Amino acid sequence: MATVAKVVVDVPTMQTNQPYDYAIPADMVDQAVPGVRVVVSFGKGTREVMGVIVATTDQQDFDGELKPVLRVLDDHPILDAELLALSRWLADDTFAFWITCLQAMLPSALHADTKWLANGAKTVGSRGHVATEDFIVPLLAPDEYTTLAEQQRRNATRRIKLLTALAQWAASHDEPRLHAVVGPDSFDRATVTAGAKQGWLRIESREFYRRPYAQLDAQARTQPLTPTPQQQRALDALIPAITAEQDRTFLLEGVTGSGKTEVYLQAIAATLARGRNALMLIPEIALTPQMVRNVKGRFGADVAVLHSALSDGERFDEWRRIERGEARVVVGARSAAFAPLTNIGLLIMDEEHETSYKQDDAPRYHARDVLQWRGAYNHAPVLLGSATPSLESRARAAKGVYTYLLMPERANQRPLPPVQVVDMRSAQLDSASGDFSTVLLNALRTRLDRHEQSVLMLNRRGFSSFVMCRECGYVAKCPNCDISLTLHLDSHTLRCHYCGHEEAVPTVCPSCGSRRIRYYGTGTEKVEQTLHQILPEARVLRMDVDTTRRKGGHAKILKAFGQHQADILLGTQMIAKGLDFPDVTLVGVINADTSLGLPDFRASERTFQLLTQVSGRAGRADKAGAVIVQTYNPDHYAIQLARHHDYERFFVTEMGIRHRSGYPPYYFTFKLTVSHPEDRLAAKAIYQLAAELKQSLSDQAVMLGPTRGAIARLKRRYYYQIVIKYKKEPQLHETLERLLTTTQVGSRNVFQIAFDREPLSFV
DNA sequence: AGCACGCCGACT
DNA sequence: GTCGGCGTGCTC
Repeated sequence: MATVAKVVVDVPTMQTNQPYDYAIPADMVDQAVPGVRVVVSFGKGTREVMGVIVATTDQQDFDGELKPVLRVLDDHPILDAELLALSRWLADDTFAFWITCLQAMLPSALHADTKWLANGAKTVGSRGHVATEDFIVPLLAPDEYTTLAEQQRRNATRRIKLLTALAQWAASHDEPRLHAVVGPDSFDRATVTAGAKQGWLRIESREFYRRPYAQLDAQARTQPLTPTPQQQRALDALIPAITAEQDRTFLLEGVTGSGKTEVYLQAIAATLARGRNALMLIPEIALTPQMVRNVKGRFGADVAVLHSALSDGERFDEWRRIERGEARVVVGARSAAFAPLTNIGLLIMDEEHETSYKQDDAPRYHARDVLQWRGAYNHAPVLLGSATPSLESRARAAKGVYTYLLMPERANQRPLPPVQVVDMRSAQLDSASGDFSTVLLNALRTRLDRHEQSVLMLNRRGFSSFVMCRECGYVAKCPNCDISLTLHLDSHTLRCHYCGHEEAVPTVCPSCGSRRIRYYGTGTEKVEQTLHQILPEARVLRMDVDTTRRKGGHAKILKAFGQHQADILLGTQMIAKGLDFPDVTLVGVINADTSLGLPDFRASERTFQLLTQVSGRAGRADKAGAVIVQTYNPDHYAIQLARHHDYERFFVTEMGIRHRSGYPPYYFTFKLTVSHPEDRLAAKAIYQLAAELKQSLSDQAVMLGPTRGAIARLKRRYYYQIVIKYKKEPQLHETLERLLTTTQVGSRNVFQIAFDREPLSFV
C-alpha cells in the first residue's frame, strides 16, 4: 500500500534538488501515483508549490512528520516510467535541476501557474486548458419533433424551424456543432437555449483537438517509391535492426537529393508494420512544412507534429494525442525528443549536424543523446541522417561505433550544380556597395531576363565582429588556440574567447602589409537597399529574423516566393535549409567568410556545411542551376571542398586539424560559466573554481581560461567562463557535482553557475 | 525561491 | 526597553 509520495517540487535550487516525502491521504491513493503533478505545501509558511510524484512507497525516508499531498492535478500519469527515468538521467548528465528536466518534458500548458485570487490567496494550478466546443444533441425521435412542430403557434417560426431541423438531425443521427448552426441566417442562440429548456435537445460541451495540420490528414496518401540501389542497401541494413529490436546507431550520409527522406519513410513504415512507433526529429522551422507534408502524406493522421511555431494550445493538443496513444509517428524539433510516445521502435534525427539540437539553457542537453538513451531503453535503432554529418558522428562511424550508411548518388542522377568561387580580393566590384561582384550581378541580371528566380544568402552566422584584410583575406587568430580573435571596440583590442589572449587591433595586415584591414560585416537590410539601387526592376523578398518573427511569417514569405511574387529571395542561413523551388536557377552567397571568422573551432565545419547546403538549393528540378560564392578566402579548404561537394575530403582534412590542435572529436569539452552582478566577485569566483578544478584534473586535461564571456556584461550581470578539454577524466563528473553543491550552498544565490557538457557555442 | 529565525542600531 | 535591518538556514 503506497502511503508515501516522493515529490520533486517546483523550486529550482541546488538545496531543494531532491524528492521530498509527502503523505498520501487515503482518498487519494488511486490518483497519487508516479508521473502525476501535485500541489503540496512547502516550507514553513503557507506556500503551496507544484511538484511531480517520481515514486511512491509504503515507508517514509524522512525522519519526521509528513505533510499531506494537497491536490492531484492529473487524473492519470502524464509522465510514464520511461520519461521519469529519462528525467533522472538527464538531470545527472546535464547538471540541471531535476524539476527543470521534468518541466522540459512537458508542454508549457502543463507548467505551474500561480494565480492570485481576489482575497490575496494563491492557487497553484495548471495553465493547461482543454479546448471544448458545444454540440447539439437531439433527445427525441424524429416523429416526436414533427408532432411538436405541428403543435406550435403558427407565428413561432423560429421554433418550428428548429424542430424541423432537429427532426432531420435525429433521423440521420447527426449531432451538429452549435457554432456551425447558430448564425445570422439560421438559428439564434436564444431559440436553441429555449429548445434545451424544453427538453428537445441537449447542448453538450466536448473536448476537441486544435490540429495544426488537419488539412494535410485528408490529402491522398503517397505510395512508397521503388528504392534506388543505394536506398535499398541502407534499408537492408536498417530494417533487420528495427525487426530485431537492436539499440544500434546508424549514420546515413547522403548527398543532397540522394533520397534520405524516402529511406526514413520506408524505415518508419517497417517500424509501424512491426507494431511499434516512430519518433523523428527535424531541425527548427525552416524544414518543417516540407518534411511534415512528406511524412503526413505517407502516414496521414497517425502523425503528430511538435515544434515551436505551433501555439501553446496546438502543441498541448498534439502532445495529448501522442500521450493518449492516438499518434504512431511523431515529427518534431528538439524538445520532441521527450514526446510521450510509447513502444518506440525507431528514432530518426534528420540533419543531425544542426546546432539547434543542442539546447542553450538548462537543461543543456543534446537531442541526439536523448534519442540514444530512448533507443537503449526501448531496444530501438537510432538513425542519424545528414549530407554533411557532424565530425563527432562521422568519426564514430569511422570507428565502427555507429553503422555507416553512405548514399553518394543523387536519386535523379543529375549532377550537383557547379559552384563558382569569386575571389573578392581581385574581383571587379560594384562601385555602389562593394558587396557585389560584377560576376554575381550579371548572373542575377541574366536570371531576371529569363524570368527565373535567384536565392541570395547573406551569411550572418557568427556575426560577432572580427577583423579581416580585404586585400588578402587574412583573419587574426589566437596564437594559442587557433581561433579567430574577436574585436572589442570598448578596449580596441582583439581577444580570444577561449584563453583570454589579447592583442592590439592591427592597422596594417600582418600577412600582406595592406592597410585595408578592418571590421567586416554587412546586414540584410543594407544588401536589400543596394539591390534596389542597382537592380531596380528586381522584386526582392527579404527573409531574416526581423521578417519572420510573427507566427507563420516564415511560411508566408516562402509561399510568396513559390508563387513567383518575387525574383530574388534574400535571406540569412535560414534559407539554406530544405527549400525546394523548381524555378530557382541561381544561388549566390554574398559573404562566405563571416562564418570562417567565427571565434569557434567549428568555424570551418559550419562554413562547409552551410555552403554545401545552400548549393543544393539550385536547380533541383529540370532546370540546371548555378552557385556563386563570393569570398576573400578562395583557397580556404572549407570553401574549396564545398565547391567540389567533397565531404569526405573535408572530413579527413578537418580531422587532421582537430587532432593537431586538440579539439573534438579527439577531445571532450566542458564549459563552466559564472555570473554575478559585481564584476569583481564574478572574477573571484571563477578563479576559485579554476583553482579547485586544476587540483582534480589530470595532466592530460587542458584548461582554457578563465576568460571573460564574449558578452562580458549581460542583463546587469558579469560573465566569466572556463573551458576544459580532456580525453579521460573519470572523476570529472563527481568533481563538478561537488563544486556545484559547495559553491551554491556556500555563497548566497546571487552567483549563477552554468555547466555545459560538450558546448556548441563558446561565446 | 520564500519564509522564519536571530542578533545588533535608532526610536514610539 | 522594542521595532526592524537583512545574514543564515531550512523546506518532507
